[in-house]
Amino acid sequence: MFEVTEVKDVKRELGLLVKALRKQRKMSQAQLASALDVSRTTIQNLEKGNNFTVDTILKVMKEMDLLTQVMKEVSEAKAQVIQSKSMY
Amino acid sequence: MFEVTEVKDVKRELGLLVKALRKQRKMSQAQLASALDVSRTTIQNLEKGNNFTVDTILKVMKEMDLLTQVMKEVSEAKAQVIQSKSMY
DNA sequence: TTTTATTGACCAATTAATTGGTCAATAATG
DNA sequence: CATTATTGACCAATTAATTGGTCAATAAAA
Repeated sequence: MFEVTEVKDVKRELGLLVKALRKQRKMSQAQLASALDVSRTTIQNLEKGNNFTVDTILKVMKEMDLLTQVMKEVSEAKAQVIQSKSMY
Repeated sequence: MFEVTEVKDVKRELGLLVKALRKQRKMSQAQLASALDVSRTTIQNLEKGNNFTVDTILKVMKEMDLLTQVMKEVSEAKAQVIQSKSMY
């Protein structure tokens, strides 16, 4: 009835997003790794959906010119929480 | 003229978001840590804006019932990239 | 087809995140 | 006020992410 989203599913989806962004820019894993100053193994694991650090994914977002948008969404989420009357 | 968003700024904002969500639920750091099956130190570092793993932040999102929304946004971002004619 | 580039998988070494613990400072409560 | 709970800071040990490397399989290009 109700779908449950699991952490591993989101990680996998994030990996696919990174891969899609990389392909869009016509970059190889080695090129992206070099641009972010990380190893190709890190890109591999990220795209595979293994665990990784926020540093890595945020570096990708910055490289893809998406970091400001991410920042905006996080800020807005925070603002919404702060102004909301908690029911807890 | 143009503001540049840095990775460390987004990490700090993510930390503040987690803190706000935790306060909203009236949970202590120890309670949240216990609920996620991580240590309080991990929560501390996350809220402080240090580097952390996606596992940790996604566990928080799941605890706060935000994981499905995160999944949706990532999926939509991916779909948008895939269908877009790349200019690169 | 032949050649070259890219990817996926794996591994040992290193770096960094996480853990579990203590303690002082501060906040919340009786 | 006194007491209790929470937080921030720090530390040593452990776990896990990252690194740099190789190699086979596959994709892309000549």
